[in-house]
Amino acid sequence: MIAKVIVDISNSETDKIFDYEIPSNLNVQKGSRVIVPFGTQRIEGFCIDIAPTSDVPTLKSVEGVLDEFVCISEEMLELMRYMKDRFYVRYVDSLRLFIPSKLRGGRIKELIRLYLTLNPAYTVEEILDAIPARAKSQIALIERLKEGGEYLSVITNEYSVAAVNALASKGLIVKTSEQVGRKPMKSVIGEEAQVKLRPQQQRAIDTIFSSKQTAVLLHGVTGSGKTLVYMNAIKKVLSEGKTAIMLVPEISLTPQMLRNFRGYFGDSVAMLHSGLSDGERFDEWKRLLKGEAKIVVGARSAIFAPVKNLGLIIVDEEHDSSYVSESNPRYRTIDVALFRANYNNAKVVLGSATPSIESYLSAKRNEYALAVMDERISDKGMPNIEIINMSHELLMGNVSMFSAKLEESIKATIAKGEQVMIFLNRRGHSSFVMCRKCGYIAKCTDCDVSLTYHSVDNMLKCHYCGKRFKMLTCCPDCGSVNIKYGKLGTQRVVEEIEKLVPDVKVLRMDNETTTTKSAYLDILGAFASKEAQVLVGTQMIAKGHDFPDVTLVGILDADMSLYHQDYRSNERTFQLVTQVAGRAGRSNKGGKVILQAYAPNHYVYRFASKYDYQGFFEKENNVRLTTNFPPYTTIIRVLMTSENEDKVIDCAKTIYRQLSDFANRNASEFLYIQAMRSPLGRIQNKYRYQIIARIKREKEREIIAEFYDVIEKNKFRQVSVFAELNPQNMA
DNA sequence: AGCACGCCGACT
DNA sequence: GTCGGCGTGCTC
Repeated sequence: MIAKVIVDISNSETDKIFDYEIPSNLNVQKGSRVIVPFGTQRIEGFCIDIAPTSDVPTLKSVEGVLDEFVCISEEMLELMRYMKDRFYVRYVDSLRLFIPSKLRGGRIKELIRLYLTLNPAYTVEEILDAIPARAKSQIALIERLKEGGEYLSVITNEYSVAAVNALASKGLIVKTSEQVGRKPMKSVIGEEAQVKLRPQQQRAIDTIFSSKQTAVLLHGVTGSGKTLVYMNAIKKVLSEGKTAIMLVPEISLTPQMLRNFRGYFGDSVAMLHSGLSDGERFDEWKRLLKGEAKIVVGARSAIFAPVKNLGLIIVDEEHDSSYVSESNPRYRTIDVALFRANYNNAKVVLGSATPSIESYLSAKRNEYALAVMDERISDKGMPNIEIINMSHELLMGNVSMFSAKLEESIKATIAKGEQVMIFLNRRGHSSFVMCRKCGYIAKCTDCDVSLTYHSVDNMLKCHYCGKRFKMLTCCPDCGSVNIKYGKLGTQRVVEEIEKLVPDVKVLRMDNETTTTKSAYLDILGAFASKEAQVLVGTQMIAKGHDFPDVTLVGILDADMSLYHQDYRSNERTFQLVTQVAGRAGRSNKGGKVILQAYAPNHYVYRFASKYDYQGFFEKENNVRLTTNFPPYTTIIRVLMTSENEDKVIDCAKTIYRQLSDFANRNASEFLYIQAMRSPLGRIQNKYRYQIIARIKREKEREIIAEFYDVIEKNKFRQVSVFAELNPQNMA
C-alpha cells in the first residue's frame, strides 16, 4: 500500500503530497504521523491518505509511525483541503494548527510522576536486613517509606538520589509511574450557575435547535444572559452524546468565565488558550481526542480541537476581530466553524450585542437563523451616553484633553468613593522619537516603521519585529542632543488626572504596561480590589472584567478610529463605544458615559449613544451597498514578501499581469485590481508588495480559485506569497 | 527547509 | 593546481 504524505516542513516548495511505500510490518493509517526519508534526511510527516497504487516510478518506504494513536481525523483532513481552497493555507500549516506543538519533533512527554513504595514482596525487616548498616541515608529512606509511599519528586527534596537508585537497583523499593493530567487553572473551582431560563432565553434555545439553517445569529443586548443560553444549549447536545466547542475572544478567557463552565460541566470541560504551558495544552488536547472531555472552551485556535461527534459550536462576541487570524496561517474562524458544523451536521451559534454587518446581513437574508434577546436581566438600563463636542470646548478656550463636563464628573465620582475608567482610542498614535533640530526620526533597521519609546527600560522598540535599540543620547544625523520623545497618550492622561485630583491613584493599561500576560491580570485585579480610583487604557480595557464600582466612563478622542481608510472603521467604532459604555454602571449604583469627539454629529455616535443597533445597521449596510464594499463585494489581497526586493517586484509583476488579464476577460466580475508596494514596505527586513482586487460575490468561489491557481503556478523561489480575504488592515 | 551538485576566485 | 563561495534545483 501507498501512503500519501505531507512532510513537516513549512515551505511552499515542499507543501505537496509525496508517495511512500508502506512496509507490511507498519500500521500506517490515514491521519498517522510518520517518519519518512526525504532527500538525504529523515523527517516527520503526516499520512493524509492511503492508496493502492502510485504514479511515481520509484518509491521510498515509510520508516516508522510516531504515535500509538491516529492524531488527525478524516474530518480534519477534509478541513485541511478546505483551508487550502478558501484561504490559500499550506497543508502543513493547517496540520500544525490541528495538533499541539509539542507533539511534533517527539518533544513531548506526558507528565509522568514516579511514585516510590517499598517492594511489597518483602517485609520491612527483610529490607532493613539487606541494607549495610553504614548506608545511613538508605535506612532513613526506608523508615520514611514505611509510613507510606511518596512521589519521587518529593523524596528527592529530602533524601539523596544515590540512595534511591541504590535501593531501586537492589529491588528493595519500586517505582511506579503514574500519569497525571495537568489541569490548567486547577485553583478555579466550579460555582453553581443560575439555572432558571427566561422566556427569551428559552426561545433562543428553541431557535438554535429547530432552525433549518446551520448557523444562528444570537443578537442579545449586553446583560441579556447569553452565557446561560450557551450553557443550556451545550447541556442539550451533551445529553445527546455529542460534543461542543465554545469560543471566546482571547481576552475574555478570565478565571470567572472558566469558573462558570467548570461549575456547570465539571471535568468534561477542556481549556485551550495561549496561557497554557505546552504540557498543559497537550494534556487537554489528548483528553479531547480520547473523548474524556466533551466540551472545549478556548480562543480562536480551539476551533481545531480534536473532538468527535461535534454537536454545537458557539462563537461568543462573534464580531470580535481576534477571530480573524492576520498572520501565518490566515484563516477566519467563523468559516472554519461553518465547515465543521456542516461536516458534523452540527449547529453554530454566533452571539453578539453588536453583530458584524456581514453576519447580521446573513441573518436578514435568512442564510443564518436569527434569535433576538433585547431584555436585560436586571432592570437597570444601559448607562446614559453624553456626547461632548470638543471643537466647541476648544472655541470656549478649553485646551486640556478633558471637557469641562468630564473634568467635573471625574472629580465628583472620585469624591463619592466610586471608580472611573478613561478609554483612549490611540490607533495610529505612536510615541516616536525625534530630533528637534533636524527632524530625524528613529526608525527600525529592519522595518519601515518608526520606533516607540519605552520608559520602563529606557529602550526604543519596534512594534513590528520586536527588535530593541538603545535610546538615543544625541541625534545620529546632526549630533544635536535636543531629542524630543512623545509620551504615550495614556501616560499623558494619567498625568493630567493626577494634576486634577490630588492624591488620586491611577492605573494605566496599554501596550507598554502589559508586556506580560500576568501584568494584564495584575492591573485588572488591582483595579477590582479598589487599589486605584482610575483606570486609564486603550482598547484593552474595553473588554473583560466587570467592575461594579465603576460609575463613570470617559471616552477620549472617539474619532480616532473613524475616518480611517479601512471600510470597517464605522462598524468598529460603534462596537467599541457600545462595549466601553457597558463598563459603566454594572451594579445598581448606575453610571454614565461621557464621549468626547471632534465630529460629534457622525451617525456612529448618534446610534451608539441610543444603543440603536438596528438603526446603525440600516445606515451602515446602505453605505456598504452604495460604495460596493463587503459584504456586498469581496476584497482579495495577495501579499508577497522577500528579502530580495527585485525578486518580489518581479514576482508581483508576473502574478499581476496574469491576474489582470483574467480580470479583463471577466470585467463584469471585477470592480478593481491593482498591484502596489505595501504601505508598510518592509518588515523584518522583508520587502512587501501586494495585489488588491475587489470582486463581486456571485462568482467569488471561481475567482478565488483562479487567483490561487495563478499564484501556485507563478510562485518564485525566495518569495513568500499569502492571500487574505476582506483584510482588516492593508499594511 | 536542508542539502547536494556545480561552476568561478584566492590560497596551503 | 584545490578549497570553498553560494546560485540552482530537488526531495516520493
